[in-house]
Amino acid sequence: MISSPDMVVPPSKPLPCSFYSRPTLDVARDLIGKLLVRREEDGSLTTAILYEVEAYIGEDDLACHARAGRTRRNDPMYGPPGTVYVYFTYGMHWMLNAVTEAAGSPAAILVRGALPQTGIERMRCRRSHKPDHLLSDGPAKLCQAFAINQAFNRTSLCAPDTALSIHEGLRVEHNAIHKTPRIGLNNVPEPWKSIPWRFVITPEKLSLQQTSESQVK
DNA sequence: AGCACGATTAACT
DNA sequence: GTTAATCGTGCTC
Repeated sequence: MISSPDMVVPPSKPLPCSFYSRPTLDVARDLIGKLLVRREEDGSLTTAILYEVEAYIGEDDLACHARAGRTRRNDPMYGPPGTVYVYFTYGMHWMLNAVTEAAGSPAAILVRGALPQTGIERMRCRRSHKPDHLLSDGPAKLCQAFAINQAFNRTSLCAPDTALSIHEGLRVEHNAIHKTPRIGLNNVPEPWKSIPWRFVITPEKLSLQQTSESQVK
């Protein structure tokens, strides 16, 4: 059982835009353990701790949506760091990305997994009352649990009073974060198919660290 | 205008 | 392990 949800709930500020205006692989690694925060329409919060992300970097990366240059769909990736890029895929799923690097330099980080903290009952409702460990353990599941869709595309993660943001969360040792190839790149040529741009830590490990840490400001 | 496929998921055998 | 669901996007004709 995870400790009290209130433990990692903000009175904190969103991470600043400067957090995202760095090399994408550094940002991806540093996102592990951070807190994803959705402010609901009623002012309450839905939050979860990130434990799995993937980097997609530039027009040369043949797995990246920017591989064919700038289009209507991938345009948010060319926007300023901290921009939200949400896209629709497989005819039914939304994917959440955080745009990195300077404006004009297309790169983003796909959020693939997070550990529910606050608003868990709301997440259960949105996820058909699945077991808690299945609420946000995939990129589309996470978007469903947070009710993230097209409406969030092009919003900013670092604007004041933004509805979607990322905050400080848990301290995670770099050597506890595993690097692997990205998931689901079936028709992508090498070296992009195998390049280890997925960053992940087991949720269980996060829980242990969480219970051993004191309050997060 | 038509087509193949996708940064997935859930429900199967 | 396999496969259907489902539709926007980008490419070809």
